[in-house]
Amino acid sequence: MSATVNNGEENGMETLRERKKARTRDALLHAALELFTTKGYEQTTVDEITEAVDVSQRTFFRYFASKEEAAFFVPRLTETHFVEAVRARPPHEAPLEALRRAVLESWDTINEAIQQVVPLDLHMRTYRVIESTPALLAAHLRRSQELEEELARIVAEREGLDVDTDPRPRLVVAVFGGVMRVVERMWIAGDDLSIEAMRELTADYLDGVGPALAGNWRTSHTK
Amino acid sequence: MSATVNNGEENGMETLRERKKARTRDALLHAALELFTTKGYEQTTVDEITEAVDVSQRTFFRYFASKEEAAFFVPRLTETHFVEAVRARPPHEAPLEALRRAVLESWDTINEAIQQVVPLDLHMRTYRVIESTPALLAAHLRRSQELEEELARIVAEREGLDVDTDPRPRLVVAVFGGVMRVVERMWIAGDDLSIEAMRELTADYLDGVGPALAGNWRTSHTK
DNA sequence: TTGTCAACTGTCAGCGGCTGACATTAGCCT
DNA sequence: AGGCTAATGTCAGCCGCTGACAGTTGACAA
Repeated sequence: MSATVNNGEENGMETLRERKKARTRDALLHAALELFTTKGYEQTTVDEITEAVDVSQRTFFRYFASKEEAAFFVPRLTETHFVEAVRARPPHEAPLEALRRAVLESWDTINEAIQQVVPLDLHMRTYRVIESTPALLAAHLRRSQELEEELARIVAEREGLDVDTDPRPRLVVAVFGGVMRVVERMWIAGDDLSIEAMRELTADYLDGVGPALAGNWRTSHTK
Repeated sequence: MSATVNNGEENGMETLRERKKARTRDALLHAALELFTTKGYEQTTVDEITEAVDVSQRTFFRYFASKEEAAFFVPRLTETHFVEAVRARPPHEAPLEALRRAVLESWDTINEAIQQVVPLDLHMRTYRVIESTPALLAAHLRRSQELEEELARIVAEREGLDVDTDPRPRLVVAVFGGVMRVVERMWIAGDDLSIEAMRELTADYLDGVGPALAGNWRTSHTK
């Protein structure tokens, strides 16, 4: 009844225990990402991470189910934002358009959320590690597929369809996902890592799908 | 000079050593797949595989770089066939059409090739294991992406383009890959595992992409 | 304040995938 | 037959990860 309950997650300070917990988790996360980005993911042992934070190895695995999970901690945050953005789209928009607007608009919110956990710069470098480390890339792609399944269901519901009867929801989402992966790849490979660059690439490529599928490439040149 | 050289791979019998080698590799492969499909991939230890064949654990890792590689041995074979089929397409076909015809036509050859290594039934069951085992699914998706990169280069060359300047090769291939993954998923989930079912699904879905992207779903119903 | 309870952490032992180094066996070739 | 080399076995060890148990420390009530 009194105001001392507070076992939720709203207040910024909470109890000492929870603050401590958050601090070790942050320390572990930072140490992990820093090591991943400097000496490489595979080359970094969990022991090294825990030594840097001065906790036991066992503690690491109580905060992160695996070494992998540490690498994907931030990306996990962004997913939620994107999915929410899709859900928030007005129902009258066509599926592909809803997806398109959702990505384009959600990035600002996402970056904001990221910075509250990890310096943006560190996150970018981590992303590069993910794309260049086979094991992490694989995990990333699998997660993408899970996300696509979720999106397909959302789209199906928007249109009042059954995902398992009508293939169209899964198809749009698959195409969308495919394009976004190309965007990611090119964006990471390029040198302009700004949001604007990303946004431009996204718009360009999504617009480019139609023409690219048409096949009369010899007659129309995109750029 | 004499006819006894034969250190290549043409003749069916070759030397005793090589026959033995092939036999152990086959034995390991079969034992592995059989165990994967019966008790699950994660639940199968490499020791169990080697015990079934009565070789040392070390020997397994000399034939397969990892437990994973054993699971993907057959799929690797099929990839080559598909890529070759794409390469063999006449240059006048539009990219997407070339890809489409390549898949549709290559399956027969592929299945033939598979049966020379593993009973087709075992392969099918293995495929189900791959799709339902997170670690394997992840690896499968990563390999798919690598394949897409290769295909993009082939397409680019066909059209006389530079992959890193013009995004269209990567885009078509990404879309194609996305659709094929949906096909795989639905095919495996269904109960008709025949080639014909697969072929029909592929044709249907590839045709469905255009309409699905359009977005006026309420007015046109596919099935 | 103090004592009790629960949460957090450390320690230890062990499994499974995987590797390098070295010894042993067995097919090949003269 | 005997030397050479490829194939295999053996052994020790790293690393990711887990269960079990014990110790410590914050939370909360009496």
